[in-house]
Amino acid sequence: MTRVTLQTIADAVGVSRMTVSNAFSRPDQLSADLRDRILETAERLGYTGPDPAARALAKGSSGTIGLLFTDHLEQSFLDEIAARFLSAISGELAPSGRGMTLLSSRSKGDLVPTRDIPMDGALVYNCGAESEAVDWLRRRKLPLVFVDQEPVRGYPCLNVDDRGGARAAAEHLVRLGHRRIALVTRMDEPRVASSYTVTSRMEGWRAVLDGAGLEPIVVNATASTEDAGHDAAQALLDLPTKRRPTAVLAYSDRIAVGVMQAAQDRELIVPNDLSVVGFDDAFFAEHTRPPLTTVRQDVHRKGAEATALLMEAIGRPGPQRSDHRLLPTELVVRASTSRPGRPQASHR
Amino acid sequence: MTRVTLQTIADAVGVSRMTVSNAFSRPDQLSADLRDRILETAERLGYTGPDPAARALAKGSSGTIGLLFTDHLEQSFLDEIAARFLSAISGELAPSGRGMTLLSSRSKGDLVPTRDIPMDGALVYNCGAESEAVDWLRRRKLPLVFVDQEPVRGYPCLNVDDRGGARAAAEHLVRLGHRRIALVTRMDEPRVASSYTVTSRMEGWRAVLDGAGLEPIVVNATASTEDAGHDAAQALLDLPTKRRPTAVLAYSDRIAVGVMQAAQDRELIVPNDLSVVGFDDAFFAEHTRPPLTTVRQDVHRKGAEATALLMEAIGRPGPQRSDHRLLPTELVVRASTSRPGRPQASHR
DNA sequence: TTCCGGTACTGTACCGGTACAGCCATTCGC
DNA sequence: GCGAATGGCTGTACCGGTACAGTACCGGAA
Repeated sequence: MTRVTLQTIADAVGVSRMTVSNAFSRPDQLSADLRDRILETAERLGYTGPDPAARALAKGSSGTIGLLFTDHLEQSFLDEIAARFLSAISGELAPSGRGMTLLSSRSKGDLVPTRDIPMDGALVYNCGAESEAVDWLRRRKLPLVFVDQEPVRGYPCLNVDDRGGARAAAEHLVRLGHRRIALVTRMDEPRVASSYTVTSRMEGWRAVLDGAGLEPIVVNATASTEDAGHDAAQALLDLPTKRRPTAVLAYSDRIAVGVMQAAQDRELIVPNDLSVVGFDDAFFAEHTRPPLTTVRQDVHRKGAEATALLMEAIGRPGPQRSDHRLLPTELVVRASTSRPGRPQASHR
Repeated sequence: MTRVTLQTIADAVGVSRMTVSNAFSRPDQLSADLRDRILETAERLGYTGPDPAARALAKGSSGTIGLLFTDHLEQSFLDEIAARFLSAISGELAPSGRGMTLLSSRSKGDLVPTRDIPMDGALVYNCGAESEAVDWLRRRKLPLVFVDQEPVRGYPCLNVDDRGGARAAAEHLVRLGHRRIALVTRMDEPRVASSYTVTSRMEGWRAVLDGAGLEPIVVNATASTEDAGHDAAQALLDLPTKRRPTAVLAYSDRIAVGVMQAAQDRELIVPNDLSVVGFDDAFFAEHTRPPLTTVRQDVHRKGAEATALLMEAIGRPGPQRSDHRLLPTELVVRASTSRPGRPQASHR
């Protein structure tokens, strides 16, 4: 039993293959009567409709967009911010019926996702611009949109104003009167070049602190997790009281939570003994104890706009238009920051 | 400027198109010397390698697997259990270099993902077996694996022993001496048929309670969230003390947390005034106050095994082998359950 | 010398569709 | 009543690869 194709149906109905194709893909090209007969025959013969792979080749479009996340993709699902980004993309994409194909950048076999998987374009999120995976995408001349990473000439790029948000966070602390401020940044390994996001936030913080003539204490968290934040905080809390920072700017909310816990483990009161600022405004940030002061980014909008940019790039022929967009951030002041020093009453 | 294809390279080097194809896909079929020349020429002419779409058609394989989640896909990313499942899949898939294409079941346009997107097989998670989307996949005769839903004859299916876990949870409460037990189930809308998971858990609970001659109070949460759990608990907590349940079996950990909060809002002590059992053993379950007694499922294993089953089905020709696997669940007793009634000392 | 096996490459026939130009018969405008 | 527009269907030429069955040549064993 050979496979059922357009031709099978065409023969059965006694029309040309092209007419059957039209019955499925361009109903207006034939009479309703004939179309019904064709569809009915197709149904009877167990034909599912045009083969997607063949159609992709002939039309030059596969109906999917690729998503490249450098960070072990595996982890992205477990990271609230990445997950919200994915969620927004899927929401934006759903109406169009396109699929989203997640690409892993490290492939052990001979299949290289970014080179070998059919797609109409791709979103590159938080990857090194020079990674091999990205390079394949570029060489394929696919429409691309870069998100949360070093902008790439010739492509639409979408960034969050991490720098501005970090500045606002730092200014908030300085204005409260803090002088010994610590920065908890985030690097997997000391040697590796930091991600654009990490660098941007760092730059924002430093710009303000430098301006105020303050030299921050910098420590590193090896991951964006509570545990890593907790660990990183030890070095700060071990300092003699006089040199111990009175405030901490953390790369992420999860790290910030870890820092708060570390302080609380030592019977320190947040914010009086230690003010803590996070980043991202994760869902849990308003439910921590105390509720976390943080920098909000609109992750949903980031996903939706990135997707829209990509869809537009896919729709438009010719060279990509390379506009760089910057989404705003906003400082959200909650209860994890205050002026330094214990007030009269202390209530945990 | 026309596109660079295999033929372009073939002409430039002066060999047949087939030889160029082999240079890329089957290095052992030609001399190393010629291969180098071909690759070099390809590089020079800006040829990226075989076109994925064309290759997919010719080889009958696109290098991706589909993932169908009925629940608004958009939400799945934000649900820890679904996200962990996705994470496990991506981890299992990464070495092979395959992509995972997320399909949304509701498509407004003329593109129907499950019908029109190329893929080599699909994982169907928590969908109604009779949904239209699933139907397309079946008609395409794709290798499929069904996870966390009503097993489908003729396909490999993977389920978690929700029923057994629910039984264990209920037994735990009965053994502690609870007699007035409430069930918090989960349905979006009253009319809609419940998901298989919802039904299974419910059946497990009831089996035990029926056996013990207990008639549970049943309430519904409209989502698997803290807020929905909080809301659902009101009906229970509004009951006069003598009829108020002393224990609650919740569909999920998030719902359980909402229930605990509702109780605590009323100055009730968990577990003494109200014992609460969740389901899934989400990461946060051990950090709630009090730490949550729950039923653990191995989400990572679920994802890994489902993926392995699918890969195997894709590799094997012929009819699918339809084995149904059941992954174990395990009751994890923490501090949110105790015998009913206040003990001597009460410490929140 | 003949035969055999292996290596290196080629030619043809697909894979299963879609685009587009063309053909024929109506129908419409004037 | 005639040219032009329209509707409905067909034929051919791709889309860009891969599979498989050759062919040609070469070295070594019988």
